[in-house]
Amino acid sequence: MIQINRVMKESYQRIWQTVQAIPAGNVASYGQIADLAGLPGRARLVGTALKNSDEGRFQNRAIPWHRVVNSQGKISFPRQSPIYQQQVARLQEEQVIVLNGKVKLR
DNA sequence: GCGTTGACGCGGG
DNA sequence: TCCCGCGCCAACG
Repeated sequence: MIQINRVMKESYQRIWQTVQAIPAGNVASYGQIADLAGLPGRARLVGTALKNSDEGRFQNRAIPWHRVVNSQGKISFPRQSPIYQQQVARLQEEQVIVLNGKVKLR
């Protein structure tokens, strides 16, 4: 984790909880998460919060970060990166179709 | 304190 | 579709 003030920690917690609420097999955009977390226009903060989550968990519960993509439905990681491959693999396990780094809508 | 980065989003060209 | 620029703003050096 990192050093952050109380206000920021609360924002992070709301973001983590919101992400945890995304059902398996579904995806949401950073902007949507920000809105739902009561932080409109703060999409970047969602990415920061996920990056700074404690080992991908919050309150001893896993945060399904792989279900978060950008507003274009695309994965926000370089194609070659291991993390990118990880996200695609996890999504496919949930029957989510990913083509050329982009999630297929149903 | 200050400049740079970045798991973003949106409008333009 | 790709590439910019701009707004946004916490984290980091």
